[in-house]
Amino acid sequence: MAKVIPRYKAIKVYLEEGIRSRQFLPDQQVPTEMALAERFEVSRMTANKAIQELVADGVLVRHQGLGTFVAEVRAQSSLLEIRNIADEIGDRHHVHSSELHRLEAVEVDATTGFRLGLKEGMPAFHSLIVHRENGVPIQLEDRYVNAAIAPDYISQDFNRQTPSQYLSERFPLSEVEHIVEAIGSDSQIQQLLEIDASEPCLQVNRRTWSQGRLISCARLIHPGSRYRLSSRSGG
Amino acid sequence: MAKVIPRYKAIKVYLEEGIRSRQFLPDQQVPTEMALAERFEVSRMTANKAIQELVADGVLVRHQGLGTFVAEVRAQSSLLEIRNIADEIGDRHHVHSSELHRLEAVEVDATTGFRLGLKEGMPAFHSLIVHRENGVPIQLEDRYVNAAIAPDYISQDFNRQTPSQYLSERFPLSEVEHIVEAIGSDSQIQQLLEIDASEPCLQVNRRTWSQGRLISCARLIHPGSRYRLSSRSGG
DNA sequence: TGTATATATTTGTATATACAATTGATTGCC
DNA sequence: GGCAATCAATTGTATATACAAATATATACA
Repeated sequence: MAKVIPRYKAIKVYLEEGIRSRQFLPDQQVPTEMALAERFEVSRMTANKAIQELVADGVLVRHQGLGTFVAEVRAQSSLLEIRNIADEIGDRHHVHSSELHRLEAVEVDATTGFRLGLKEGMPAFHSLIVHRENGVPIQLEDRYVNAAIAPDYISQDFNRQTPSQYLSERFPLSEVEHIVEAIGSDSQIQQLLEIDASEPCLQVNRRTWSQGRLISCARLIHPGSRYRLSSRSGG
Repeated sequence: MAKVIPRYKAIKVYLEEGIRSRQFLPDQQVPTEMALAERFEVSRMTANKAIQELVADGVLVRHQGLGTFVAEVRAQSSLLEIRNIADEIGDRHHVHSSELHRLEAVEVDATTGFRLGLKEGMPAFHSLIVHRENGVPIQLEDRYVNAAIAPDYISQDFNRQTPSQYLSERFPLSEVEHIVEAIGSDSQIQQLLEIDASEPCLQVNRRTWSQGRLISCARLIHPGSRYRLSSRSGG
């Protein structure tokens, strides 16, 4: 049952192993396409394919006329994925529920307007929703939406579908900004999330764009004791 | 000076535009390699190259025998990069400084041992460093290192080089785990970071592996008012 | 009816080739 | 020495071709 692996993959493995084992060091040149082609007895295009895939992965960098080099190490960095809360809870096979506390048309103040890319006094929609995981409050979603772009937002039933789901269906996501910080809480947050004043909160500020237009900005506030962002990214 | 763009790139743009403008919807099939080759009057391999790059970017998915399809939208998710603090400060053209408060050999307790993958009582090194940006405390680095793997750790001069830099040079990073949460602070944290008791903190738990071995685990604690994680990922 | 079998379509892999573009090194000239 | 032209090495782009592998559909058969 030994499956034959494609020849270009053998070359990929060779290069990856060489990098992993520090035989090829960062910024150092790896064998040229021709050298690999000869060593593995393949055509230059096959060696090219192996290299191109590693370039796409950010493992190698190439300079025309110079050669192919091991990409610099990205120090000790990794990527944290921030996800939709309902999907996240669903993936844990837990029960997601939500309460709509507010859904209203407003005129934005200077601060919110700035965040939404609107002038003060322009119309927006505001929603305030508490998301629960197995009945426990886990996220307070405080969202503003550009009313000119999403006029139907105010007439949605957000007990059926989360704002996040509604927006991503209608406005294909082209760009997202996230800012994560630790904050304290005011009495409204404490009441809605059922926490006491001493509990720090994790706040994710999320702004979403679709086709170049700023659609929405949301403050997603989580009780520090009940929510963490985690990631494990292997190499 | 109008630069000629490669033909395969024209095909990429065509497909990307079609997806952006919702002419090609998620899960829907896009033209086959042959169809694209005929429409753009190029060889099949050139169309293939355009498609392969979009597959590498996660924009398209392919199934042999079936066709090429627009990848599902990745809901409202994005990736946050967590970086080395010294590099981060350097990139902002600010001044990084650090104070070593502790560097000692210890026998791990049950909790730390569990996190480091060691049995209780086994040897580890412990370091405690405050990192400052332009003189202001911005990170408390509380790190444990597997002594069996990095026996030289204890004899390093961490005023010259951060533990992060030392470790990443000697142990090429193969895997990183991050857990981000909001926490309160105890009196030691308050004193070292020069904050008061009411200030919430952002804690990043980082564990690093090299060639399958767990090298180190660190608690990186930041004052909530002085530090945030941010990302803006375009599509 | 249900089950093999063949067939058409499409992507996957691989080759051999050609010429362009970029870069660094060398050479020749003043 | 300084400068321009040339050259060699290497990657970038593109073609035409071939056969393999996977999939869905159509066909033949029991």
